[in-house]
Amino acid sequence: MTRPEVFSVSPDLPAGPLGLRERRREQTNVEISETALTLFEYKGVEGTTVGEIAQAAGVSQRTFFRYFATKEEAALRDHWAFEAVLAGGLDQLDAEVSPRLALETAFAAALTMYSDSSSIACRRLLRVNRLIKKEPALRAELARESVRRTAALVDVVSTRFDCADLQVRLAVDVSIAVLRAALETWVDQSSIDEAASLPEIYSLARGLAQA
Amino acid sequence: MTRPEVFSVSPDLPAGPLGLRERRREQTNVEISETALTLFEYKGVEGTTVGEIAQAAGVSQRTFFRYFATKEEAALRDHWAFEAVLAGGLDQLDAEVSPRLALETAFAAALTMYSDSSSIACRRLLRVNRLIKKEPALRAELARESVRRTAALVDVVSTRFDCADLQVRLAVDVSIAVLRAALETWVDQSSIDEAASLPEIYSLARGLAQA
DNA sequence: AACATTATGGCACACGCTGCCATATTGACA
DNA sequence: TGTCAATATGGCAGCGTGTGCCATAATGTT
Repeated sequence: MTRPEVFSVSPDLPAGPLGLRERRREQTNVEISETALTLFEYKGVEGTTVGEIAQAAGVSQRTFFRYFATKEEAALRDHWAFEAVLAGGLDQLDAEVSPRLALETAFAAALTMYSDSSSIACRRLLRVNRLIKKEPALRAELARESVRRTAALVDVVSTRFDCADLQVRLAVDVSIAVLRAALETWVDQSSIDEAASLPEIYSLARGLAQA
Repeated sequence: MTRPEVFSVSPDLPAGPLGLRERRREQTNVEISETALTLFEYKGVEGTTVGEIAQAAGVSQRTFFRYFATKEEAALRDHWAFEAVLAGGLDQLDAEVSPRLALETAFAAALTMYSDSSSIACRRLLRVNRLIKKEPALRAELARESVRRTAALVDVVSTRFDCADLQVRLAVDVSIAVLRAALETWVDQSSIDEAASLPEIYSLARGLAQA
């Protein structure tokens, strides 16, 4: 296990937002995730065992499960980051417009983080979503958590807008559907060397969904 | 031996649409499914082992897995029936209107099969979806198959409508989202003794989704 | 340097799921 | 009706996932 000592400047002070321990833990998390993603791309999710991932990442199988509850989750790391970015812009929902418009506007704003198609974030998101597209196991794992995520979204929107429960649910579900359609199209239209613009596709999708 | 084929073509066979064997097989399928559903309602999915379901249904564990690939699938039987009903009306999609309108109209037409809230079909659908709501494992299993289902829908719509790929995807994803929001609201609004009207809620949802 | 906290690894175990084989049941046909 | 082939079932061994428990090593604090 190689350790890039980028930030090993102040060993005596926990001045940073994260201690040495937590940084190291985060690093291990990334390494396992990267290893899992690569193996999944190469041999498929079903064809890859946790033991293989653990060994390739240089940890024991027992340790693997201390970082990720399932092998699928190990691959979804960057997708969760993506969803976290989207959820981050939810504090400033515009209460003057319809819930759906407010949600879509917030999503569009958050998506600017992914304007640069050649950025690391974009490339990783692309890899993960390519896998998600062809791996039912990953979709299943995604759906398992989506309950909580969607429920949280419904809660947030409910407290900010005075609408019927059905309308809130519709706004959330439809907004997510539009986003997912855009994401899938983005994956399809992106080749290895050239990625399309996710914000643009999303904008296009919003327009088409209106009609 | 063979997987439960819904449309089993039995060429030059006895008068009955199904042979004795297949009828018995179907019966066993129903019994296991009912047993699983009941146990899941009582002890939760995680808290129920396949061995328990099998024993309660009067078959061996090995036989259970000849009927259902996973224990979750055993509970989803009636939900698949519901989706089959929805898919049944897809042959007559109105090509004169937008894909989404055509899909929603077809769904609305198919939903008339579930107008009678006290029917067996409705009660079973209600039980299953109540479970789906609180069981991430069932949502995950649902999502695992939804890939295939959605892809098939996209295919059907694509061949009938001359639209951009993105628009087809949007029509499918949004239509399903509206349907699911209606389904969830239906579950929430239905008590044990009194069930709301699913077609009405869906109609309401379509209206709200327009705005 | 001594201590408390935390990370790691190994082991055993329950459970989900599959392949293989042996047996029993069923349907078809002479 | 009796025989034979097809199919359904059950038991068993085995692999993989995931968890609890405990011993040990690494780390941060005083």
